Amino acid sequence: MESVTLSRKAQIDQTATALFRSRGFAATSMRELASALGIEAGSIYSHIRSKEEILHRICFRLADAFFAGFEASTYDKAQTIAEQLRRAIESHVRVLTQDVAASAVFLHEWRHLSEPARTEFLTLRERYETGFHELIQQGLTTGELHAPDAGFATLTLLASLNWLPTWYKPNGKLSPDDIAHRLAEQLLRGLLTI
Amino acid sequence: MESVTLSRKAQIDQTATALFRSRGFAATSMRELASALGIEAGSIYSHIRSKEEILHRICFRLADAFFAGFEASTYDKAQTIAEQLRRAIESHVRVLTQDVAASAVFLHEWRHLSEPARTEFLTLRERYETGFHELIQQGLTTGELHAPDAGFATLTLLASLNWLPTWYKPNGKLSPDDIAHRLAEQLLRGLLTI
DNA sequence: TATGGTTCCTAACGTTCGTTAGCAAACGAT
DNA sequence: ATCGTTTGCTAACGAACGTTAGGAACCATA
Repeated sequence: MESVTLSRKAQIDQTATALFRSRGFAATSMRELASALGIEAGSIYSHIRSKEEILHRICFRLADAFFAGFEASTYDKAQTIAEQLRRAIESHVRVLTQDVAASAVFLHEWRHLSEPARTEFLTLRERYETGFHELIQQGLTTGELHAPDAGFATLTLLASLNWLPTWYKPNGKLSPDDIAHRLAEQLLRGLLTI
Repeated sequence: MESVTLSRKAQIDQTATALFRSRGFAATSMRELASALGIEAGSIYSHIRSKEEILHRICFRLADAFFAGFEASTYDKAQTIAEQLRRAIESHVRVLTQDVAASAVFLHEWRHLSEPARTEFLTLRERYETGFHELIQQGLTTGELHAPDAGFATLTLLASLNWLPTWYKPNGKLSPDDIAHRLAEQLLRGLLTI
């Protein structure tokens, strides 16, 4: 049971993340959040500017993490496409499992961002998915991978990954790395040319 | 452009489904819903008892549809496990694509149900997933299918299917049956013993 | 012509919402 | 000892929320 002293702002983000995940952004009131922190609602505004600012930070922090992981996984172009893809999958899973609550918010609550943040977010998200799409497309071209349709394969791949926060429990019998490895194995096997 | 005359109640359900999907249940107000229908907020209550009643109808209607489809798909036990699984997958996709908006609500907004409806819903959902799990488990036993872990395979299978409402667009180039068939093909290929 | 169901309105209810203003205690650094 | 930062409080703001009451058209059927 280790614990680091977080700044109040970080505590707010963390508690809000858990609430946004289980109740949803719109259904979580500032008074609930305050109560979970043991303070009054008005007090929160000594640390943040608005409720949406919290959501914004959660969503874009994770977007950054996903991007950084993908870049690192595919940096070495000397690797085979399959190996780059495996690393990207494992990185994706690692980001997801590192903070499941934040991941769930990232995946489902972003639509409560108001413009222009919402559009910015969707642009980032699309860019990220394009990264996977291009990787798979290259694999099909070189013959390393096989699938009837690259776009289709990309969607089902990311679907399997992004469903993880709905069932993953930290402290389960499988470690994040176990899961990452096993998922990569299972998803790649369907794509690899025999 | 065909259109059938719906009862006002059915129109309310339909419009609410679209709004719940795009804005979320909690963030959709009765005044928004009324405005989308071209009437005043109070008028809605001539047709329904509460906002949650609408959500309840949407969620349980789809639960019934999923169950009925699964039962029909696996009714003939003379079929191979693989064939039963293929039919169940195609049925699942057919229900999803038949009303994407309602499916999205079913998948994401059920947590705004209050007790005891929420627990009832989760019980149904778990029973449905157990159906797939047992089918896959049987396939592993008979040797028809192969996978390192039946539970894991079930989760990734349903994940791929349930992600569909986030990207599926009716009037796309693929018909619902095309998609059903293609998804079943791709997902089964990873499971079938070679 | 009367009746009952469907449909919609206006006006308002009590509650909760996100947020702000103004003030105060505690704190580490200078 | 002083000062700025961090942290928190109470009280209240206007707005929006889900919902209700009571009344009034409309329309098919009897």
